Amino acid sequence: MTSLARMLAILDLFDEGASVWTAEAIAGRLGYSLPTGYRYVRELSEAGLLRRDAGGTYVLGPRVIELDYRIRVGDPMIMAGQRVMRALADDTGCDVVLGTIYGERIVTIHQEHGGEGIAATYGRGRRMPLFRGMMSKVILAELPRPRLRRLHEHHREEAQGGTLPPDWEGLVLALKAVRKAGYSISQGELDPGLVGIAVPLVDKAHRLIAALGFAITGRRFATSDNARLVALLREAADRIARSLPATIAEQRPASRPRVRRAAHA
Amino acid sequence: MTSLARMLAILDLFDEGASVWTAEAIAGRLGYSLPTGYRYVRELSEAGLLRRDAGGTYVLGPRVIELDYRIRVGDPMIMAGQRVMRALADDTGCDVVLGTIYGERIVTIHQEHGGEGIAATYGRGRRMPLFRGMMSKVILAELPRPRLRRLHEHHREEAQGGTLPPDWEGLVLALKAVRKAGYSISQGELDPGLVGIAVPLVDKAHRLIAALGFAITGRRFATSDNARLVALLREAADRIARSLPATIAEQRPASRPRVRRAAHA
DNA sequence: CTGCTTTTCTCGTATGTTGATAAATTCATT
DNA sequence: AATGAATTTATCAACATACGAGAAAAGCAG
Repeated sequence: MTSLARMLAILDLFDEGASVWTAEAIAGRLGYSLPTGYRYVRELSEAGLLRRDAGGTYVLGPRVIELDYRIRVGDPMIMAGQRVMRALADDTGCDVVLGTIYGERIVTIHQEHGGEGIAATYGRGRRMPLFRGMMSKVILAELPRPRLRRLHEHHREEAQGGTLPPDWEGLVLALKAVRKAGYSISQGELDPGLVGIAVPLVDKAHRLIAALGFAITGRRFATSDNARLVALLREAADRIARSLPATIAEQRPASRPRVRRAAHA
Repeated sequence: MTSLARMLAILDLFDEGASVWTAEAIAGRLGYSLPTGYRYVRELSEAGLLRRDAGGTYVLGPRVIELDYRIRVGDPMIMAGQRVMRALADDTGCDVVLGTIYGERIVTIHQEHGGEGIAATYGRGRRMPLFRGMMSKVILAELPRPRLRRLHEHHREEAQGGTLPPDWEGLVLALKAVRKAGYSISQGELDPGLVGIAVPLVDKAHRLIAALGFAITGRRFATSDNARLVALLREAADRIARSLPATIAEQRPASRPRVRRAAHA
């Protein structure tokens, strides 16, 4: 493990539960010496990722908020998705959510409200349980086998509490079905009374990029045309995928003519 | 400069303009060797702070969105401010914003909409110009002299374009006045047609923590009772300051009895 | 499959990171 | 304001490990 990773591991501490830490507690928890703990915390604070709060405590820093803003206005995927998702929300009145997997976490990265005042528990930035909910199912279903395997091994306990079969064989079977169907409907798995419908969002090489989904009330779902909703999602997912910049050619800083390596130390 | 700081410097590249970078461009731009560039990018990607996009490009990662969520629901300052700010927005119909300074940046960290449909350019996460706008003025006015000095030196150019005197003596004088007044009103400095009113938010030791402000339309401002608005802000700022956890006693991970140093490697 | 680009590896060296201890802040309280 | 207790940084030698050059590997488009 590199010093870089050790430092970044500090951010993990803020993920669950505690949102306030002392440098001492951080060092103790992660097994770093006190000076090292302070060193890391200082570096992160200087980068704005942590903020020193009252009484020698540290909290996540304003830089995170700033970077989040940069994502909202600059991320290619969100930029491509926003318009389509907005239209979809307007047309249907449903909440539309976009989620993705990174590492071993599934997170909602964008959400457009449909105006029916759905108070979904799982809004933007919220981590989703791996084995329940429409998005997780549809994402897991598209994962390459080895990756799914690792995920399952690392999160055995969580798999127990999910709505998918907790054992490996059963899981694979269930996900195969989801993959075949091309969508997933989950009723009340995350919020009681809410129904989620999701489809995978894949690139032209059929690699999973994200999951796109509806959240609607159970009441409405009872009289809704599922096939139609799924079709709408598929269409929207397609549209988003197509409008994703294939390979951003523009980007290489215009000034620099493709240096082979750094010109200076 | 430590390797930690060098790695974190990569995040700066995403701050302005470009939101998509190749590893090669990053290495070139920051003067790192190619392997080092890739190493850093990999570490950041593994932490989720970057995400590998199509075509070997990298963008800010979903972890940022997740951390931002953690701030929204867990940051003591925002938690303390939210309720008060919401009430203030409801009572007045004005937009209410909370901003802070970190390093040499002033950023809006929370915003409550007043329902008058103000489309403020400077919402949550947006970096504000250092020398214009209500929040910047009120924040700079409370800064310790040496820190202000450094800020001014490092941002000479920006000071030119501000609405404060660009020269040091003039700046100090103007800010002294702001400090004495205890509030700042800026008309159309950020958004034409919008007026901002801000007061400093200080802790019991009178150290600056943040700035709390209103954004209202010029039309409304023309017939508004400024003294009253300022008083409302002051009261709210006080209430927020008082409800800030002085020293979070609860936090130290209950399990660990105040270790002197790490028990293991 | 075949070139191409992107990314990781290998490895010796030098640099930078580490932890114990001490010094210096900062902070709360009298 | 001053004291004492906290938090935070500095010192410094030993050691680990981050570094760069080049090569190899892995992805990727045609």
